Amino acid sequence: MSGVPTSTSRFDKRRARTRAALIEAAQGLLVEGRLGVPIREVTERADVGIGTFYNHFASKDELFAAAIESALSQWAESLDAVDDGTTDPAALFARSFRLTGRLHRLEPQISRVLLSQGHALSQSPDGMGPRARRDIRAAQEAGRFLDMDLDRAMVVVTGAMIELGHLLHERPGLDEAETVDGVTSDVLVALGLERAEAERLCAEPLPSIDATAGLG
Amino acid sequence: MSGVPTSTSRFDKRRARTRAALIEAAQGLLVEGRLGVPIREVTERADVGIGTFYNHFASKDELFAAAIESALSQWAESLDAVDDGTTDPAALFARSFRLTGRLHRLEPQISRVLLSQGHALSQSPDGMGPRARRDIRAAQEAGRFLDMDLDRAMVVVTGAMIELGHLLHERPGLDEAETVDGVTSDVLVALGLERAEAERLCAEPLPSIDATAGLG
DNA sequence: ATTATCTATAGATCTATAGATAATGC
DNA sequence: ATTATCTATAGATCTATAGATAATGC
Repeated sequence: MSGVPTSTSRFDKRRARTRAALIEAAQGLLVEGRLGVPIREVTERADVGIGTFYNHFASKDELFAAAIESALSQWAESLDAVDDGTTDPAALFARSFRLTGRLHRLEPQISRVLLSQGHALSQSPDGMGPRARRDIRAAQEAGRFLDMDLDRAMVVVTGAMIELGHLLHERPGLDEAETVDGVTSDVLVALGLERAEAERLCAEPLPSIDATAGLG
Repeated sequence: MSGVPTSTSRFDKRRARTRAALIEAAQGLLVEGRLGVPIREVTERADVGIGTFYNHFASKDELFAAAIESALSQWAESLDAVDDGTTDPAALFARSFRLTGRLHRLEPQISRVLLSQGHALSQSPDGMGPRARRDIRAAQEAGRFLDMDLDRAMVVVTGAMIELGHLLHERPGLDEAETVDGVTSDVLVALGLERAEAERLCAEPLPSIDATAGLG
């Protein structure tokens, strides 16, 4: 009677907790670039016995792959919290880029894991790539962006997003809003908007993202 | 009497050859992302005995560091072959970016090593970073580029260069000149040039770079 | 009774060196 | 005679598992 019986048993929850601890440890090691550590070090960091590792993963490679996978889907989850009824596709793209840029400091570990993979962030079907492509194409068709090759457009868009992340991590003193919005407006101009129009879009109010709901 | 005695003895040359073979093997492994391989595999790839490894490097980490270092300085060497008397700093920047972009396919192994380090390409004092900063600042002072924060400018510049490299490697069918020059003009526009002016600069003739002189 | 985790360790692998061999210098 | 390289391997480390213990389910 006390609610629906939790479909995940306590066993499942314990298992999930352990798995999450291993993945989090792996993410930390990815961020530090220490992929060569023995499995024992991963398990110590996760505070589980070494034998437990093999209950969850068959090898170190498999764990690291899961750690990246997990970062990607957490990132995508945060992004999904951001779909409202904007109709101008240029404005929609601008808003997504500005919000994505703000995720670097909001979710530093996830951001750093993805940045450590460099390019992977944009390549995955779960990353920002597909969304951005869709919005850019729409803006081009609406005559808002210059009608250039999509791959070429993505070079500037994803390159800027990745380097923006590095910059925000390297210079904690830097003003986040100013930096993200400045870079966004540079990207919009590269895509074909007039500078004044780009800056107008980047000055619009943003919905807040406390979208850590559902994460770790 | 047959010329100046070569200051590098045959010993030195043999040593250098072996070291170069080890570094090249390491670069190949970096490109493949296989940093975890045993030293034995590196030496087999370089076709030297395993004991020889320790004549040159104290550890795998030291070798990989040298491999990256080497890629960086080969890259810088290629870039240095490109200094003529252009006076317009915007034109100078445009030309450097276009030439640097063409290096990805001209020196694919070096390019891939640096891309595998992601961000390192731009951060090193030998990379394209310092040059680009100098040229951009000059163009800003000459009123050719928008007077924006240098770090912000570099986000778009280095981000685009890195993603451009990935794109050129991933899509061998893509037309190199068209892609590089297109991205360059997007970057110039982001930095503050008018689109027409940017395209004009990117249509100017380029000196060829057979600058592999001194490499490999 | 079942499932997850832990501890302990056999066997596999890897590192780093010692001692032998090959190449160059004088 | 000197220097670089090679082959062989002792000792250190790591992986992956077996068997014991702890937590949950019924």
